[in-house]
Amino acid sequence: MRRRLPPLNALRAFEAGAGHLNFTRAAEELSVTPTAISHQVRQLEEWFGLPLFKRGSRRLSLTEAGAQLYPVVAEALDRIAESACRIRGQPDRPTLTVSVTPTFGSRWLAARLGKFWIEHPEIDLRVHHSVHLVDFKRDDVDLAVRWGLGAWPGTVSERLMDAVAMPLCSPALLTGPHPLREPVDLEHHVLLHEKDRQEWTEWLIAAGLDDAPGRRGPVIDDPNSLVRAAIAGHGVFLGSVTMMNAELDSGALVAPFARAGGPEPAYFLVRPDDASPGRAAHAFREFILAETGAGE
DNA sequence: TTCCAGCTATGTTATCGTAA
DNA sequence: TTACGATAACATAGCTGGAA
Repeated sequence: MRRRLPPLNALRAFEAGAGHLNFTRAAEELSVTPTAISHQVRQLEEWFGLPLFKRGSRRLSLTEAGAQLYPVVAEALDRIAESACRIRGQPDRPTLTVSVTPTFGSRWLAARLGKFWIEHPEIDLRVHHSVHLVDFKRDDVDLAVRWGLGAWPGTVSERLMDAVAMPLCSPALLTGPHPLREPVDLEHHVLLHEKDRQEWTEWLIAAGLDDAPGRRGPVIDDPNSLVRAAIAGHGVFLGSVTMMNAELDSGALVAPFARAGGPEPAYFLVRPDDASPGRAAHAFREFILAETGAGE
């Protein structure tokens, strides 16, 4: 039976436009001008006899029909691309770059990545460690996991898990000449800092203490080294109970103080608010929401 | 089978309107 | 002022069909 298909070039332009929700960036992706995208999309809308995009001022969004069409077209084009690469003998796996905080990456994600690889062997996953905010336009990053309150402009944040930072240390520091009983006792102990993190400053101020320069301790890049230093009794670090539950359960680490009040930070899955996630990003989102229980 | 004129699809630049 | 999409006019490559 002869297929009644919409113009395929127009579908390609629509898919790029819907993916970016921006004709200019869609045009960059396809190496044409925005006008060409506009022409193609208009042609497709005429073929369907209804609009696929809502044209707002400086902002595009999909109509119901467009939202219905997009995942189908995106998957079809992905499958064509994969098949074409296989036929040409050039397996082209979709690449997904995820930026995570070092603690989240080493303490939580690393132990679960194997499951993702088994479920999605077709995805070439790259994990970068950073605590800095991601510029999705500039950095080559599809998704990020960040610690904080989740209010980052230009992004969509989905809460993954609570991660209130508390002072954690070896139980050995609860005894000795300067036992850790109250926050003020911290002045007799070394504060271990994670690179590029300011949590100690915020925590000390919230606890009504000075963040005196003399209180600053060593800055350690690797979160695992930081934890080992604390377990060895070399100082106190700020860590989330969620990330350290194994050490807390085993008694290697203890939380000497009750949690202070104030905002409750968490880990968030972050993506740009001006683009729909691709198939690989969608798969990772489903995976991480399921693993953290955030999707339930 | 090849050549060629006309048609069509697809793209460009220039320009305009709109709103942040 | 800037960013973005729409429109008009035009250019070009490829397709189609008829003639040799």
